[in-house]
Amino acid sequence: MNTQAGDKVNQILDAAFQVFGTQGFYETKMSEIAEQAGIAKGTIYLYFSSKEELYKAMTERDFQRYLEELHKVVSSEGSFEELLTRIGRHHFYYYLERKEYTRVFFQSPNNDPNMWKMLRAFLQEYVSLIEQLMQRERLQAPHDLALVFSGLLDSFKMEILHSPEMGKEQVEKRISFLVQLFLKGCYELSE
Amino acid sequence: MNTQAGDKVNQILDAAFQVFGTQGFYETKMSEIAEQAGIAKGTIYLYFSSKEELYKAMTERDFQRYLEELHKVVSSEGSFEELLTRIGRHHFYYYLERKEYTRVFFQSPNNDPNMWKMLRAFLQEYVSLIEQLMQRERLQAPHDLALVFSGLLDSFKMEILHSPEMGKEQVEKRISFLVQLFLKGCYELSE
Amino acid sequence: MNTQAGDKVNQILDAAFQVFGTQGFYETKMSEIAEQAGIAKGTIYLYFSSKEELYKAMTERDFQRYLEELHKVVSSEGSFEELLTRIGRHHFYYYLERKEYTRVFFQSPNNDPNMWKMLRAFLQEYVSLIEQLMQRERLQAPHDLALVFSGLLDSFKMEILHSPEMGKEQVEKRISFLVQLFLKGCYELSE
Amino acid sequence: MNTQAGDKVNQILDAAFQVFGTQGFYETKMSEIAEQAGIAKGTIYLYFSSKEELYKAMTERDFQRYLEELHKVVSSEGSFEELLTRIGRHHFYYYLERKEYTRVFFQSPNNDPNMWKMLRAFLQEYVSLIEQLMQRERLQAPHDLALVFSGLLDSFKMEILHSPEMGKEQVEKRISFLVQLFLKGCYELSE
DNA sequence: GATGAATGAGCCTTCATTCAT
DNA sequence: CATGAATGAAGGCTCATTCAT
Repeated sequence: MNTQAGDKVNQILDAAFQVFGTQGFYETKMSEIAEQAGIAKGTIYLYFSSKEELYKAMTERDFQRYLEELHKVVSSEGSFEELLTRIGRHHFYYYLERKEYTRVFFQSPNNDPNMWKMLRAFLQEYVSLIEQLMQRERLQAPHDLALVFSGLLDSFKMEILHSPEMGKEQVEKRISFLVQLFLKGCYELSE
Repeated sequence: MNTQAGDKVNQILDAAFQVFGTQGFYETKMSEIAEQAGIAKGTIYLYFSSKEELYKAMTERDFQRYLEELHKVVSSEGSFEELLTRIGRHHFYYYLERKEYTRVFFQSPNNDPNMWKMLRAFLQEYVSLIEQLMQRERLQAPHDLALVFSGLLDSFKMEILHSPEMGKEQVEKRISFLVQLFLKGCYELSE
Repeated sequence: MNTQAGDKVNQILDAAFQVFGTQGFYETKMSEIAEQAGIAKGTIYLYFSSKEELYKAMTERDFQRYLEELHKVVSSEGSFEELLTRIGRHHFYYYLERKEYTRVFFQSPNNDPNMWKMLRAFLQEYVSLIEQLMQRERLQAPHDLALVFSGLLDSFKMEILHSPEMGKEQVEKRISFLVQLFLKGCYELSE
Repeated sequence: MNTQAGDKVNQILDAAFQVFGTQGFYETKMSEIAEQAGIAKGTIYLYFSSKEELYKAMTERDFQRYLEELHKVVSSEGSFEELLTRIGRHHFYYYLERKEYTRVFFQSPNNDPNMWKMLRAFLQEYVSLIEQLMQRERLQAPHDLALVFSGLLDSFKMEILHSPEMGKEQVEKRISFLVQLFLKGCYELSE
């Protein structure tokens, strides 16, 4: 793929991210994406064979970026607690950037098996990265802990639904809270 | 609403639960629900003004039941650990019963504000119930802990996606794991 | 199929015959057929699953009628020459009634195998009917003669293309001419 | 038109013949023709103003070649019977070479009047050539006989639809059969 | 109240044609 | 001359909703 074609592809994916992200798969019209991308409807089909395919590609790119950043975080220097905090920060800002998108995180086309395959692959890699961290800390049941920690992080989703506006300070407090809980359990928390 | 009308309403809601639950909002046709309910398409509109309305009513009833059961659990006798375990069990089996539904948990009609209002109300009440439990245990930051605990429970969703088949034994182990982590943090776990 | 449904089906088939007949399969829009039938676009799909299906059904009904009439003709009393004449008349008026339709006689959807199967079945039955006549006359190679005679009749198609307007008298002359040729060959014709 | 341009034109017409011939006018995409011709889509439009125009040009060239060969046949030495046989052979092999094309012989764009004008002109010339032959034999009603003979030849189309595979021997038998019938009528045939 | 035939707005996708390079 | 990326009009089909019976 040469530069121009790549540019167009990304231009479309950016538009798709915007529109799918705010409206969800089903409420999005291809014409809206085209308009957002500043191109004609038909042009999308030069690069993506269908609406489903476009959605999948868009999500895939997004997940890929998420994983790349997560990878950097996990590989960075720091204590266990610091790393957990960074992961939390990463996760939170990911949701925050996608505010509306968050709502429809799981609102993908139901019946596209490719979509599900891709989603599974993402989750696997995602959990695996966090698992590595647990292993380095020589914790027991690192896989389970990875799952649980990602569950904890996902509680952000609920919080964003509750109170969409959060200051930087508050965010840091939430993250610290989660990490402390994860490390010491509920009794040893001092807010 | 007389008894008969109530019956019909529930009959429709049952069908809606089945079909919406397995196919998601957008992939479900009103005719499928009618067929599942054993009535004619038009009849649905005697009781619900639109597809969105029906979805909302169906979800509302489902959430109501969830809350009722959760209420019983929270009000039941037992140690803090036991109660947390029961809540976990309740949550897990809720997801399990809805297996496919899990997939589309958030796949509600995007643009219906009533839907979002209702969802917010549910979450509020849901968290509030767990918060009470935390308060009774005289924990600090009970609201935050409630949020976090519900986040932990939601990690089941991810596990069901990973490995759809889980025996009773495994389930109990998972729940115990979550509760222990919540109580003592990651270092004091022994699997 | 009750009376009403049958009526609607025929109403649609009539409209389809008109529009497909004059415009051909590809140039016809479903909306035109709906308009011609005085119903809504969607209604057609209650009775026919697709444009191809409708075309096939329309053609099938038309062929069926053709065969029924041909059957009557072949079964009627009269000398061999008289019967051939009647068949010719039948064939000619069939084309004439379909003037425009004639143009597109073979303009069916190319890639629908059902369509081709149906067409083959029609041709087989059609030739078979004429073959019976040849057998009754104890002619040699009745099947081949049937094929050839139908080829002769089809030369009407070409004539209609040449001179679309033909009086009754002229028609009778053409038919007589064809039959005489078939009976005696080209040398014994006296126009 | 210089040699190179002529080459390109013929290159496109050859491709058009292939693709239109097997798929029919409506099912053919300009891009397929371009691909078959080994050129870019846009290039076609340097030589032909539209799909219809290209189809017409392709058909015209094809018909022209048909007429040229037919002319040679009609002008060749031989008895009347021999000439009829050669015409039959020519006609049959024309169809056979176009096997699939046969299917769509009349599947030209419906609403292009130029197309119809051209087709009429072809038929006229075609019949006229055969008519000359009839005149040379001093037959009565040479024009009508020409029409009828061409109708007879067209019965090949039906036979190819019935049994697509025909050996050389069978072909000769069919042709002989047709010619004999034309010469002597149905009673004097011996197969 | 119940029905289900009828409606028609709406959207994905195709593909002939154009035009900047 | 040649290219092929871009265009956008057009149409088949779906399905939530209505309403005469």
